[in-house]
Amino acid sequence: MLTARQARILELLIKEYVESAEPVASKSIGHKYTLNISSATIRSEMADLEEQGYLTHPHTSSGRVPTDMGYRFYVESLMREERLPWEVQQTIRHQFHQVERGQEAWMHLAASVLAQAVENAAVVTAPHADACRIKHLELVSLHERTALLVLVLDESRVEQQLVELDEPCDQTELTEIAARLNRMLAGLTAIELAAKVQGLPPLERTVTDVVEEIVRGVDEGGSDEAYLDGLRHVLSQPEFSDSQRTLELLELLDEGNFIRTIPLRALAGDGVTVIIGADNPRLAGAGQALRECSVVIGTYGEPGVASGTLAVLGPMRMRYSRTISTVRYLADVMSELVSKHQD
Amino acid sequence: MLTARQARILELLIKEYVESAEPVASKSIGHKYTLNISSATIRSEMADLEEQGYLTHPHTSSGRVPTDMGYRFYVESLMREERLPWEVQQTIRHQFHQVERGQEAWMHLAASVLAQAVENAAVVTAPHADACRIKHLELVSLHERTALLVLVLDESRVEQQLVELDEPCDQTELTEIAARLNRMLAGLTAIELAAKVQGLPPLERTVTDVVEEIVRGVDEGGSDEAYLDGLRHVLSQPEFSDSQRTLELLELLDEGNFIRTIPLRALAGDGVTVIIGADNPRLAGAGQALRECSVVIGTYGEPGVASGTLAVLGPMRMRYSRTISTVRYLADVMSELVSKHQD
DNA sequence: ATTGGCACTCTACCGGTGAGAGTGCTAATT
DNA sequence: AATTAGCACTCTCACCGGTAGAGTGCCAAT
Repeated sequence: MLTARQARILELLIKEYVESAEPVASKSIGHKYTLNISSATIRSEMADLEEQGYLTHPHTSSGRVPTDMGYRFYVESLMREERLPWEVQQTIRHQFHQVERGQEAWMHLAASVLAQAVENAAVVTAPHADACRIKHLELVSLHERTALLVLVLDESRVEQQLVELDEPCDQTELTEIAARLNRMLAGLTAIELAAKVQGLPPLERTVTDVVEEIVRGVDEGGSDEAYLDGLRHVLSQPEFSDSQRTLELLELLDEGNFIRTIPLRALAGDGVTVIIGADNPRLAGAGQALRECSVVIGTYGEPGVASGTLAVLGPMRMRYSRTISTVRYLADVMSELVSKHQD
Repeated sequence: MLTARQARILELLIKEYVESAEPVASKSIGHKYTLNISSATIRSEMADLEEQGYLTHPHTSSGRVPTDMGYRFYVESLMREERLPWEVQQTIRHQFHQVERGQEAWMHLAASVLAQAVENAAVVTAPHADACRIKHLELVSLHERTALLVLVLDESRVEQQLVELDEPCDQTELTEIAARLNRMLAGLTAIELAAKVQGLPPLERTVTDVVEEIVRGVDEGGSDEAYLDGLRHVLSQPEFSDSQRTLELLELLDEGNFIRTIPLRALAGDGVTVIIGADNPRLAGAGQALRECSVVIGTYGEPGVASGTLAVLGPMRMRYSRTISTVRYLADVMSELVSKHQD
């Protein structure tokens, strides 16, 4: 457990480190902020904090640096969320109300605004229904035991897949099955479907299994287009002065895999989620580069109707308070715009 | 003027340098390729080439490196364009015929294929009419001497702008003028328009001047969306081992200004254009980073109907021959696809 | 005109050294 | 028992000089 004073020291140290990007000495804390304790005392407290895992040492005779755990504790317990300054709020709103264009341009704008506001990289995904619904399905006989399933989902997405049938089946039968299933399944989501198909005959069941698989696949949403901006901010941080690091990160992003790397939708809860360093197993797997990064994620839109995701990627040494409130604010603004747009 | 032997040495030196990325010694040339002349001779020839401006020295006792001028001479006179190997052609074609999707995905694919094929960054712009045509115009009176011009162009692009009138004019008159101009201008391009409006009364002339300005503005096409891929290839080159360079380049690209930096359409002629180093004033202005880069530009589609641009960005030390033939080939493939798609 | 030989130059690398920053520990103080 | 001053210790970083190696430039010989 941390004493109040230790917590205070941890807080100040993180504030200092976030600004300076250099290991923080015991002196500089006592000096800069009036704590009325000597550097020796701070040193011993720091040693204690280190033993508990909140801080580290790059080497014996250097200042302290927060660990992942230190940051996490800071974000969860120490930091108080700041109110976004009025003029920043205005700037953001202003940029949005400037022009009214297509969705694509809109997403670009959002990413750009977010990146600029937090001075880090921003990723935005377009709003879409959380769980997509089945509109219509079609079965086409190809061979005796092979049929082509064509599945139309809402937002006029079309998916198709081959279905292996357990028993021979001609087009007439298939058409009948399709008609029955259409009556039963139209308008359902994956989850509703799973509940409703209990006790269907095997042939129908084979088809609905494939349908469910497809719908779930779409829901997982690997196909979401994501808009990225502000990489320059991240890469100009001293953490990336090594060009090797830069490359690692770029390779990840340039391939467009980034979004799949972070399971955005899975993580984002109601509010704003923060992933710090190797917190998340998928991030950690992505090489050294991302291990020193954090991600702040928020959602906008109306949950259950149409929602999108906002994310900020930056070095672990990030102004969490500011970033979180910016994401929260931008999410609000965009939610408003989405609901207006639906009218 | 260069002797045949000097040209040969320049050619070999560039080949070598493109591969090794390190200053080329006189010995290594004579050794690797059978030239039947000693390194001393090569040295004196190199000294001559340097005096003429085709080569330089990083420092007194290091090998030679080609200058911009050296590369330019190589591309224009020495290099013979290679035929793209059959299997590369197939790979490219294959990737395109895989899926048929929307234009956006298609552009992404094109950029990705090109980047992968030449192992450098690729920029692709969507095909669109070279000179857009006027569909319709509308004049709305705002104040006595101010009207709003709404201009509809083909591909349903809408532009609007205020027009200051020389004399007061009410809505009735404006409507009449608009009707007359619509009859006269519908279907015209900027150039055709300029020819046709000679001798119109001053009020009409004021409007048509603005129309022409807008249409030309659209033609210049700053608003083209561009698709970028393969940055990782460029940045992993030793030229960018300094992370400062990396940043410079990124800042350019991340802001989306890149396309405006290179006047793609202005430069691209019928065939493939190569911009080497500080060749182009706009490139040169863009800081140190781009000064060490070259750009290979090609166009696809049917000139005068609908054409887009392909560009490759890489370090000056680039496999020009391969890059040029790849751009040429890909342009052909995409032209085919565009014309097919139009049916 | 070409070439072998040699002196010269510049870089990259290595090990050593000294200043500076910051800690850890201990003994004195409150 | 907590705090503090003082001091020894450690580690980094920047600087220096010396050396090996690569490559040129030039000159004299062919």
